[in-house]
Amino acid sequence: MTEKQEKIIWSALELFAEFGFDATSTSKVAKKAGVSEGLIFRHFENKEGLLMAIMNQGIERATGYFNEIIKINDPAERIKQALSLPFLIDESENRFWKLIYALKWQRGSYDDSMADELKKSLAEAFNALGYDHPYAEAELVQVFIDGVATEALLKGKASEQLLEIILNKYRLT
Amino acid sequence: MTEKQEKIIWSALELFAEFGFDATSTSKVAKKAGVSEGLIFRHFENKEGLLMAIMNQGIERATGYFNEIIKINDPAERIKQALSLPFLIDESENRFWKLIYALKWQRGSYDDSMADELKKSLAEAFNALGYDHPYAEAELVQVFIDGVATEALLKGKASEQLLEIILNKYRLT
DNA sequence: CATAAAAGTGAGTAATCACTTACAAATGTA
DNA sequence: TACATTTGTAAGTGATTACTCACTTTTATG
Repeated sequence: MTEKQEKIIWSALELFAEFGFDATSTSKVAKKAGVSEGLIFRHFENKEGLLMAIMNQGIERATGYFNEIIKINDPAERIKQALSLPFLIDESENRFWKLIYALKWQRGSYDDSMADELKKSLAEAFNALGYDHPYAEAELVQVFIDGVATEALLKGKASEQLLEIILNKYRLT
Repeated sequence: MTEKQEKIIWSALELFAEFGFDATSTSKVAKKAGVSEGLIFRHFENKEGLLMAIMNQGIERATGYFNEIIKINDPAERIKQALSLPFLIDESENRFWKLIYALKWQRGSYDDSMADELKKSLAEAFNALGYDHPYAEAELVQVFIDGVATEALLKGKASEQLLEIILNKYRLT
């Protein structure tokens, strides 16, 4: 990975996250990266390839977080850590998540597989705790995570009180 | 509102919701509406104006739903109906909500005011029920609504089990 | 009917789009 | 050193973009 290649990816992520993929031209990416426009196509073939390169990089780090939660053996603690996820997002990764959430709504590119393993392991945890509908419970946790992450990414803050309240409802405090 | 004007709005909503605002050209809207491209600009001034016309129409109907919930006097019933909202969305309004949720992630266009009154009335309901943190509880309901609506809009349908479970957590079943 | 306003068209516009190409500079390897 | 490969650039390409304009058709009103 060349220095300029990294610069292109970083600039593209910035712009895609702020203005959207379709509203960001390759010429703007090149300008921001301080690079000729042609270089983008040399390294990434086309605009879509540039997006894929960004996504692959981000997904790698994200699955890292997910796997650490899946690894937790105590079911209650696993659920608690999953619910805490949106509060633990590093600020440096905000741009990536903003892009992920924005892309969900476009181009039929909706792909949930990244969080599937986590959901499965949450269902197992709820099952171990004797819940009646472990899979639906896992889905609810995911809904909460997505909802809080959305609020945090859009409004800049996520109130810790929300986490407290939801943990209370699961009696995990 | 002319017949062709309505046709333009309907076609634009279809395309904006499916492909995104930025990825949809005015020429495609005109073609889908069976209308000359110039007519779009005659009626709506520019592409942004077309979007605003769509939004105003949708927001009007949405606030109608919200106000019916706000009207409910019994606090428990009000909360229950609010939580049920994403399951009551008429299929004909899917496109509008898809557009709303997609636009949230576009720069500058994020506007939460539409649901603000509902949130306030939910906080009052939680307060009447003696909850410790009524405003945060209302926020959690909103997170749930947004999360379930997102799932329903993207994956097709939201499982009724989710509603059951969450109602159970509030002891509203 | 007369005539003005509104609705609608089709052929433009300059700017920008994603992408290509021909070629130069830097780098790796012998 | 020699030379092939990779990295990089500048100036293009045709297609498409949002939008305009000169014009015709339809509708409303006295």
